[in-house]
Amino acid sequence: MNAKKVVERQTGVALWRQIADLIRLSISNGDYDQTGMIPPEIVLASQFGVNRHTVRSALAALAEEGLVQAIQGRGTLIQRKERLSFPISRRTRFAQGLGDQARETEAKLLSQAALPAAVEVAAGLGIAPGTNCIMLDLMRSADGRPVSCSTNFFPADRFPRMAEQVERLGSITKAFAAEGLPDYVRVSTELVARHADADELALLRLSPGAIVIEATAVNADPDGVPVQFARTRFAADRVKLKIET
Amino acid sequence: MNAKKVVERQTGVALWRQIADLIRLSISNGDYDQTGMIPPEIVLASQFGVNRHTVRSALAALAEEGLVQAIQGRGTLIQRKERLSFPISRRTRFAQGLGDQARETEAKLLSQAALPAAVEVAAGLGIAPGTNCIMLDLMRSADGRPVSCSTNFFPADRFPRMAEQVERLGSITKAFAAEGLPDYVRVSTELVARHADADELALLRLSPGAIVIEATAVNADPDGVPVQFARTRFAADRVKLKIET
DNA sequence: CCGAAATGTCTATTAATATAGACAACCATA
DNA sequence: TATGGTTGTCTATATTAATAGACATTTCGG
Repeated sequence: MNAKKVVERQTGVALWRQIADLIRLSISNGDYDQTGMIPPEIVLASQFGVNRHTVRSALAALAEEGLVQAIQGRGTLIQRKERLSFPISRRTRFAQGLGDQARETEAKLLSQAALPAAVEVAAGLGIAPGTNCIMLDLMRSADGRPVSCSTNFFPADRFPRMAEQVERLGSITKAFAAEGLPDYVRVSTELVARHADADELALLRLSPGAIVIEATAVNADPDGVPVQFARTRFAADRVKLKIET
Repeated sequence: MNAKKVVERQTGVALWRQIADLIRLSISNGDYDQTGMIPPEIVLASQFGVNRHTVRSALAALAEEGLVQAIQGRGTLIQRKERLSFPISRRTRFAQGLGDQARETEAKLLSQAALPAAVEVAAGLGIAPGTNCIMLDLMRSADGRPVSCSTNFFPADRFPRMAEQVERLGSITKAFAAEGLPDYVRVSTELVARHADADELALLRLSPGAIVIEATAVNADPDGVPVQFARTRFAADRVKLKIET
């Protein structure tokens, strides 16, 4: 549970700098959203396996950035979350813009599961929380190069065979078609940019400090009924998002 | 001219680490290609505004990576360079294949000619030997560094204006598009590696004994009709070819 | 109001980083 | 072979990074 975050010594990068970077990542990752606060210094010191003063140096750097604010007796509050803002117009044709790329890419099914919808997913799909969903983890590659990894949710009652279809056809578009849905449209898209976490670094073969663009999107059938809730992380230095106004 | 490289202090990143990173960048950028050596330690120390010992720490780190090798009395030799990864697939295109590896790619038209097809060219293009062809000699660079030179043949009756288009657009893909062929695919690729000849040494700015990878390829339009026969010589120490089947 | 929990501040010590200078060892070449 | 230029090694010193411990200060809840 208290997975020890890893910091390396004698790499030419000070421990407090590594720790500051990791905490910044956790903040923008939403790890501390429940409390809105950074864990106590003594806890962080234990997690990272360093002295409390080293953690304090890291927190001082983040406070200097304006990211956090320490209050004596209470704790260290998160002031703002670091997000690179991506301008996007009202009439975004995001689905087509990425659809072209998606058709050229190969989608590899990493894992699948059937589980009840979490609140956010349920809201996106317009169903009651707890309703059964199919979850698919995909990785997309273009010319053998990882471009994105994504987590996708589909209503289980309508698309029970989604996993098999995606695995067989290597494409969500084709899987939808095989399931009797030849066309669908993007109804909402949210973009954020942040640093890649450890899993994404490994999956997308990125170097530490790399940026991913996270797209949270809902697709719906022609009648406007949501059919897919997707969260896709693109290797930011590998894709070019064309915003059409 | 001796633009001082900038290193910052008290950032939590040791000076020797910053300097090592900058030198690695210069190596892969080709800044030292003329000599194949790193500048003397005393010169680097002056450029970065640090002590010679600090530079030595940086070079020691790069030697540990196997990137350079110091020889007492002579200097510090560059052992290998990070290579551009070049995917070879059905949809191989020079600039797109390099993707974000290079900020800027350039195709320069060296020479052009109209001549009857030799036997090998005719076989590749599926035409009778002696049929008129357009021949273009190109050199391609990424971020100002020569990457490959190529000899390209096109059927003269179908693409009479190929030379002008390539010269104007700086890209074969774009030239094809301008000539009414928006898409094409790679139908065959053969690779050999050999020593560079005198012309290639000069053209690609290689040192004697350098190796080139020669790719002989045929591209065809969507109907399978050959449109291009190309023989490309890559500077072997600058590229990594990814074969995707 | 008291005490637990959290941050703030101080001193002291050790290790890593950076600077400075001197000189040895080695290589290429005139 | 003599010389200039380069890397290798050594000593010494100062600064920064990291650890360790003690205690003060503040906040919050019982």
